[in-house]
Amino acid sequence: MAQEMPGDTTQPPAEESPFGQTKYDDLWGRPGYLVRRLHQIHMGLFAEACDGLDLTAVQYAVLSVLYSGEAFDQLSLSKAVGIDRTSGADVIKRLVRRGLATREPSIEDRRARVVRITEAGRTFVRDVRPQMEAAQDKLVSPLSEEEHDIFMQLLRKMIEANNGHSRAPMK
Amino acid sequence: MAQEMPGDTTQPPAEESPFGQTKYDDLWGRPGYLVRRLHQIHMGLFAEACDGLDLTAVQYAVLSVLYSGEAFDQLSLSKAVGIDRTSGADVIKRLVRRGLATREPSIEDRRARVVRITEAGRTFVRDVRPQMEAAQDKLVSPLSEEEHDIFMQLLRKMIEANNGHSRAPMK
DNA sequence: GAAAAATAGGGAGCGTACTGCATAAATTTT
DNA sequence: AAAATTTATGCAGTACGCTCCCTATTTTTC
Repeated sequence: MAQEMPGDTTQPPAEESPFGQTKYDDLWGRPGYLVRRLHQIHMGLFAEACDGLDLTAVQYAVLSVLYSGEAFDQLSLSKAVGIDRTSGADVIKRLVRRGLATREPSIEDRRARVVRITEAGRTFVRDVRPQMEAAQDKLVSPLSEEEHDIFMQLLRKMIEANNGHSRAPMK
Repeated sequence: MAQEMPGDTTQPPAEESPFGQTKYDDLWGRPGYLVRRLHQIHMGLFAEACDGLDLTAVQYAVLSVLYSGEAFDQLSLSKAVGIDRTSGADVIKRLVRRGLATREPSIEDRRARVVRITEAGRTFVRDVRPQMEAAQDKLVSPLSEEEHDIFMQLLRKMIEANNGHSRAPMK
């Protein structure tokens, strides 16, 4: 539970830095590092909110995409959620195991497996939605409404511009 | 790509959202979701920049903390980098295996293992630093300098406020 | 000083995110 | 129509982030 604050002995004084310059010397000055930390925090918040439900944010995202009832092959589903195809297959496997989704061979394309949400899955999504929202709310709770909007805007700007550099680009 | 399955008439087209409201309906409206995507993108950018070096952002973060030469026990080191103790032990194990760090039993506390960077590790940090910076730069390249500052400020605000939630709490 | 609590670490195991290689089925080219 | 290419998936393996359970040491408390 113990957490570290910025200046917390983690970083050496300036002269110890690899090049003696200022940019990105401190972990807390590295955007990628802070994004990783915030991602971990969100996962923690989500797990906390869904205490005992044994559900992850990614699993909920997959179920969210499936919620409409539309059928997806595994690759399209993974892309829609923005995860790697192999990760997606794993997530789907777990959802199927819990009876929240089905995965059956496609009739039109014999390579593909068709994934659909079950009624139990739809019910589950509805039941858990408040917890998902609580985790989101808590994550951004330190921000004003205006800051929240700016934050989302900046996130989207970075994601859209760099979309191709992730193994799992969206759409 | 998403297949239109013929017998797919089980779900009503309109009002597919669990509660029919607007907040967080779309994946792109969920901050936690976007943060996960951006995290993935940064990992991809980092791997791209460090092509062939077989180095991850987390490994570089650990080496960054060790760079000053200060000795850390595994738990302190993990906390300084903001990762779980078991994850930290794994990362350290890999760094030791590559000769970038050492891990020896502590003399003062026989429970602890003392981790230090090696000279090879320090050299490696210096050599790879430009690639790390390139990944950071590319991640935030869509932002103006002002937006960059705002983004970092908002990230830090959220992280500091939610600091205790990065791991599931002990019950 | 002995018992109780806290701390550092190991090991097993799960979930996500990826790389590589392989295979089968579909599509495109020739 | 045959060959080449693309596509959808699977499996094995790596990395990280976590949980739970366990042992071995401090450190605290009585």
